[in-house]
Amino acid sequence: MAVKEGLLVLLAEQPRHGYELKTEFERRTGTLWQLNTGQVYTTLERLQRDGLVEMAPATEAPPSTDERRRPYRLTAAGQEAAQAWLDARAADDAPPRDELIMKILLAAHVELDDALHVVDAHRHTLLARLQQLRRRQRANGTGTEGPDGDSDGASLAQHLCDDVLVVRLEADLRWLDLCADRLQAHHAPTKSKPTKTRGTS
Amino acid sequence: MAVKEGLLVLLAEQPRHGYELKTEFERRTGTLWQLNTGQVYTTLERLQRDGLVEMAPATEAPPSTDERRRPYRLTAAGQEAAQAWLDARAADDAPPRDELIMKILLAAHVELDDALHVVDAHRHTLLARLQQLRRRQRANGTGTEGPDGDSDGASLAQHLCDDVLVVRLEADLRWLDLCADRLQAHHAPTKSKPTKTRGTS
DNA sequence: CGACACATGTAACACGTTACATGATTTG
DNA sequence: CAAATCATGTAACGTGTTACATGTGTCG
Repeated sequence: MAVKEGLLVLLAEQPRHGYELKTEFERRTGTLWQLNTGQVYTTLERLQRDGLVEMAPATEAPPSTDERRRPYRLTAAGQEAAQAWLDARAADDAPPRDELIMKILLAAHVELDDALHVVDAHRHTLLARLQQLRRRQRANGTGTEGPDGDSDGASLAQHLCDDVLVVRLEADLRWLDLCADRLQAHHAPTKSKPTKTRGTS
Repeated sequence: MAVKEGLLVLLAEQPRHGYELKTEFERRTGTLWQLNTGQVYTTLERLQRDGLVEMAPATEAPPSTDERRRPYRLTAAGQEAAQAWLDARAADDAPPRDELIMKILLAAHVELDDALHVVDAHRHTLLARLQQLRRRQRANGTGTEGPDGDSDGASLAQHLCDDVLVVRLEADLRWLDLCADRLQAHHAPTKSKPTKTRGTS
């Protein structure tokens, strides 16, 4: 649901052809979104159908333009749409529907012990993933680039991606703890203090 | 991508008919996922096609069964699938592709000031949403249920949903701060001190 | 009776995924 | 030359969204 908008934003910077859009898209999203080549072109077709992009006229591409490269560019409507999307932080409503959330919410109503087990299993998995991520982060280095010239934007993107993965993982771990608490409180509403994981039901 | 699995889990607890599945699904996901009625039936058809669910024979529904209610139940394969999904925390790989993440990542490569502006705008929006959520949370009360008998499971689900929204929002806010730091560091790699908001990295 | 909740569907669409087909250009 | 990369597409599929059609039971 963001490929369309992503292409718009990339085209807002400069005209690009399909393949270039794909590589640039992936460069910016780190390893977050492996884009299938075909989808780029189908999406471009839809955008063209909707009047948001158009093919740049051949006259504007002066030297050594490969026949096969077909650069697209935004129309006026497309520029508006791209900017509007970036600015539309207000209506950013789409609630999160990750697998993790769904699993926990659905499992929350079975037997207490089973529910706690699911929660705990996920906690372990997330913890492992977090540690692995942190290792990779340290390995890649947080500082401003090595001698590698190409890393200009790519590693910035990679850093940002790693960052968001880490903070999200930490948040999910905190949530799982909250879940365990709520589940126990819910199954022992009047009781005083269970010494440990009480099987109250 | 989780409706299918959700229905499986609900049916694993007991046979249910379509409408009941919808209401129960929504009850458990708080207000997170407003399920369209039609989708329940189309999804059930697909599950039936794949041999995961079947219609419970009329013989098993003894008293006062409405003609119009058609209860579904899991097949053996369905039970396996439901359990497998709950247990499959390991392969839970799907990387997050929220609008927020995509916007920031794509905007990170434009002019520094523009990028920082996008980040900051989102921070304000998220902050407002967080405060609003916290207010609602306090209004609803964190304790174990009022005298309302029905709130048994519904409010547990609501609490869990609110929790996840809060921790996610907090995480995203932290990420936005990190983004601002990284952007400034990236645009002033060798410079000493840009007067404000130092990225400690 | 009229409104509303209950209950089951159909049709059309948008989007993302996967797999496949096809060529040109570059490079070892 | 052979292989890899660059570049553009088509076809089929799964899934989620929206809107609409249809009918029954219940309750004021």
